[in-house]
Amino acid sequence: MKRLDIGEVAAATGIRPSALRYYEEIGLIASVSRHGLRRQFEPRVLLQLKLIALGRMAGFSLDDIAGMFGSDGVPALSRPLIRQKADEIEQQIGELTALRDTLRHVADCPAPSHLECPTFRRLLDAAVRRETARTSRRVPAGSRGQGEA
Amino acid sequence: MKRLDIGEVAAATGIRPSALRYYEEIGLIASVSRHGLRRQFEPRVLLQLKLIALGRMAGFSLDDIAGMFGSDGVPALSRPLIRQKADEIEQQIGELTALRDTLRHVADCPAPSHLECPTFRRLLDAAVRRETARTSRRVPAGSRGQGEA
DNA sequence: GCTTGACCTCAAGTTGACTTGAATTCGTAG
DNA sequence: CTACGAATTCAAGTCAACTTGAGGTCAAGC
Repeated sequence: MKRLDIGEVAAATGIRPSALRYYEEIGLIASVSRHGLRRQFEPRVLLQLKLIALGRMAGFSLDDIAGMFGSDGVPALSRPLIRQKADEIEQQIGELTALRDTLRHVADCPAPSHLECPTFRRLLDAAVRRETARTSRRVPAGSRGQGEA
Repeated sequence: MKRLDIGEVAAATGIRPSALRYYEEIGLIASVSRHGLRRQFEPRVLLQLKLIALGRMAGFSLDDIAGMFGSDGVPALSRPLIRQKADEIEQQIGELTALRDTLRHVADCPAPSHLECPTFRRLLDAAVRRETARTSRRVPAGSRGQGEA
């Protein structure tokens, strides 16, 4: 099974080498050996990284994600817990759907000030009720701009 | 029309006074006057803050949000642009849906290692294809724990 | 008229997720 | 065998979005 060095992993995933080193540092991924100085990764790391990207997208912190997978990258969560995560995401989907509808309404509504429009306020209230129903959500820090240099 | 001071706004929205001051500092909301030292807010700020919360939830930065509303809080975006934002959110919904399905599958799949399961990989690939289709998304920084200690 | 508590300002600190830079080390192609 | 480029380490820097702390100011109630 061919080993990859960090540049290849970076190229394949769009994640910068510096980020990959950081991920390794915090134990999110692991390199299997060294070729000289160079880290060698097994191809399965690509899959793990997909999973990580997905988790980040869903608003989980790297810490959360590290908690979801064992250090080997195999999901190490009990099934009920996974279902719970899925439910949380479904919640989030509901909120975003409300937001999308609100925006679509704003785009179509002829009222001059949306803050006055009853439909708008209804949508807004619905969205916020969803939100406050779950007390607190963490969203991870910004990452912009792929492509090193 | 009754004015609110910062503590009342905080109580009504769950946003800490310090955050509200920060929002005012960056021009996201505005207080209308002072009572002694104390900022006085108009009730409409509550609605604006709902909007802001919603935008944050959807993954927009405060900067993005500030760009979406005029300093008075009235949405100041062209309709096509609003539609575009709505479409972006729809994208995000799709991604989250894929993630949710992936998790649900993981919870139900009897395979010992999901990294081997073809269904899993298919879901994963689908999710990642969606993701890379839009090159780059910003997600805002973490906020946990309401309630000023 | 004085205390009290909510508010004020301003500077500095925090957290998460990386990035950047400088100085160094390899392995490979020529 | 030497130069090159890709990788290395480590410390420090960055960014967004706030929070914290110190020290100060009011207005209202007793």
